[in-house]
Amino acid sequence: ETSAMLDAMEVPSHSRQLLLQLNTQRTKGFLCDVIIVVQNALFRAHKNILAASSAYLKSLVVHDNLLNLDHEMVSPGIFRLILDFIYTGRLADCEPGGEQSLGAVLAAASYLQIPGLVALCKKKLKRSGKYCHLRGGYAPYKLGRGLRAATPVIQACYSGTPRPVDLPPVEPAAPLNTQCGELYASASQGAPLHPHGLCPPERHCSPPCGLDLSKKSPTGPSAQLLPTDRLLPGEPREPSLPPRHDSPPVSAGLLAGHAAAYKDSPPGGEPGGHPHAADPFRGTPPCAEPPLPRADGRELMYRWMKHEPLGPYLDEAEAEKELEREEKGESPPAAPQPRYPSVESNDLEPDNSTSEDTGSSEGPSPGDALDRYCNHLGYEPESLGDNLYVCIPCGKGFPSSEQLNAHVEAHNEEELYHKAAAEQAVPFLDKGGPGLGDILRPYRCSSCDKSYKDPATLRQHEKTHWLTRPYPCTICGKKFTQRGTMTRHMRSHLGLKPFACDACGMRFTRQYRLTEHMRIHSGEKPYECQVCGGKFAQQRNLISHMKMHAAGPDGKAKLDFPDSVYAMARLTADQLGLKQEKAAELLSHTSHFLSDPKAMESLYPLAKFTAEHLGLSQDKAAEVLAQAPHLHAEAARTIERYSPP
DNA sequence: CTGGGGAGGGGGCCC
DNA sequence: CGGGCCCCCTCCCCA
Repeated sequence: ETSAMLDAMEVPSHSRQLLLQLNTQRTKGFLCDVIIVVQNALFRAHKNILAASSAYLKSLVVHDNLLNLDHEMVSPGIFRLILDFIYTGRLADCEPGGEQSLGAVLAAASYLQIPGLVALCKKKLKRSGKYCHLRGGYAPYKLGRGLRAATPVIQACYSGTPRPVDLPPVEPAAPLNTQCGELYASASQGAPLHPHGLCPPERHCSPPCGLDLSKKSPTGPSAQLLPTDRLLPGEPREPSLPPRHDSPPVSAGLLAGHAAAYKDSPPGGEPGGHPHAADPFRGTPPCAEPPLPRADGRELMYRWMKHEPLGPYLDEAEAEKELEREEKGESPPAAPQPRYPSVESNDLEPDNSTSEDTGSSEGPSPGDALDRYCNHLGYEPESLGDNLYVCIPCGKGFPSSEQLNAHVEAHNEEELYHKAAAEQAVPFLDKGGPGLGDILRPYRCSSCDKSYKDPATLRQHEKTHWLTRPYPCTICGKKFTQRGTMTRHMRSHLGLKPFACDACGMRFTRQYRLTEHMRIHSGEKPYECQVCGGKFAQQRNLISHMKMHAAGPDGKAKLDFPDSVYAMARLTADQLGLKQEKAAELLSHTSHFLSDPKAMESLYPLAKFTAEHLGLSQDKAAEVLAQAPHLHAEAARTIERYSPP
C-alpha cells in the first residue's frame, strides 16, 4: 500500500526509515508529546505525526497535550489500528470479522479525517466485495448497547466536533468493536487489559496502554456479546488472567513499565518532586535485554513502556514470523533473552494474601520472592547473579543495598502484620487495661500509636509507614500508599471527570466535589462559624475561616491557643480518630469536664501520646493538656458518646 | 494592593 | 475498592 509513496522518492527507503524510526520512538514513548484518551484506553504519540496525518487531530493537538476522542466515533481498538496505520502506512488485517472492523476503521478514519486511510479502507472493502453493500446501508461501526450509557465519564476537551465526511450513519447496535469490549471485560473483572485490540500481536502494534479509569465502570457489554468466533487465533477468549481483585488493570503492565523507568533512578528517591526524571516515557537508551513476549499481552505493554528494540515493523513476513514465535512462546531467534520476572498481579502488593510466604524461607523460591519485590520496588533483576547483599534472617541475596533494605522492610511489615493479628486476638493485652482509645479502636499501629476499629484498616494505615510506597503513577512516577489514590490520581492526568452537575454541566473528578458544588445552586450553607455566625457552603472554607479567627490579634479570637496546643489537638484527634476541627467546635463545652476524675483519667493515654510526639515528659504533657480545654472537650464528647449509661 | 470568601482540584486516609 | 471526608494549595473575584 505504501509502494506508490515510496516510489515517488529519490531515496525510496527514506520514508520507510523515517516512519520506522518514528514508530520506534512511539513504541518507546520517546519524544511523545501528546496523550490520546479513547474511552478508557490511553495512547501516546507525536503531535507532528498526528497533525500530518489527520486534519481533525491536527486541530486538536495545537491546543492540547491530552486529547479525548469521542468514543462513539472511534473505539480504543479501532484507534489502535489507526494509530498503527499512521505510523506504519499499514492497516493490520482484521480477520476474522475483518469487513466489520474495516467498516469501523473507515468510519473512524473518516471522522478523524485521514483521507489516505479512508481510501485504503474503501479499497479493501471493495476488494472483499463489501463496500457496495456497505453503501447500501451497512453500518460498519456500531457501538455496543449500553456503551453510551455506561461510559459518560470522559469529557471531551474539544468543541466543534467535525462530522464524518463519508460515513454511513452510526447507530447504536450490537458491538462490533470487540476489542473495546475486551478492555472493559478485563477491566471490570480486575484483570489486566488485553493490549492487542484488533491487531494481531505484531510488534508494530500501537502502544497498548489500556487503562480503566472510569468511575462508572462499564459492564463490558461488548465482551458479553462477543461471539467467540471473532477472536483472533491465539487470543484469549476470556480476560487473559483470572480476575484478581487485588490488581486492577492499571497496575500490572503499567507498573512493570514503571519499574523499568525506575531502573536507574536514585534508589529511595522520592520521584514526586521531579516528575520528568521519573517519567517512564522519557527517552532512554534502548534496553539490551528486551523481555520475552507474553501471551497475555502485558509483556507487550511492558515492552512499550520500557524499550522496544528496533525491529522490522514494516515487514509483513517478519511480523508474521514474529507472531508465530510469540504464539509459540519462543524467544526471538536473533537475541534470546532472559525472561523478565513475571508481573503477576499479586506481585504488586506484597501484603496481600500471598505475602506470608514472601519473606519466609519456606515460601516460593528466592527468585520468585525477589521478582516480587523487584517489581514491587521498581527494580530490574538484571544482576541476579550478583546478589551480594544478603538478608541475615532469611539468607536471601540481593543485588543492591536498596533492594535488601526493601526486603528487610518487607520483613518488618510482615512482622507488623503478625503482630497486628496477634493483637487482634487479645486487643488489650499488655496495655494496662483498656483505655479510651482501646475501647473504640483496639487495633493499634506499632509505629505511630494510631488505632483503628478493624485490622484491615490498620494494615492499610501501616502502609503509610513503608519506606516505599507501593503504587506508583505510571505517568508522573508519583507514588501512593493506596491503590485507589493512585487510580484517582491517574484520572486527574487523563482529565476524566465522571460526575456532572445537572444544573450547569460542570464536571468533577469526585462525587464529593459534585456534592459540594451542588450547594452553589441550592444556596445551602450548612457550615456555620460558631464565632461570628458566618455560613459556608463548603466545610473547608469554614475551616480556613476559623483559622482567620484563631489568628485574630484583637483578643476576641476564640481559639487563641499557642501553636503547640493546636499541634496536640491534631495529634489527639488522630489518636482518637476524631476530626481536628471538632476541637474548635467544642471549645465552649469544656469547663465541666475538668471536674470529672474519670474523664481526667482518660487523658493519661493522651498525655503519653502527646509526650511522645512533643518530646515532653508525660507529666508535663498532662499539665499542658489540662490547659487545652478543647482537648478535654474532645475526650468528653467521646466519652459521652461511647460510654455505657 | 490586600484580605477574605468562593470554588476547583489533588493527596491522605479511614470506613 | 470505592466512597467519603479531611487537609492543603491554588486561583479568582470582590470589597
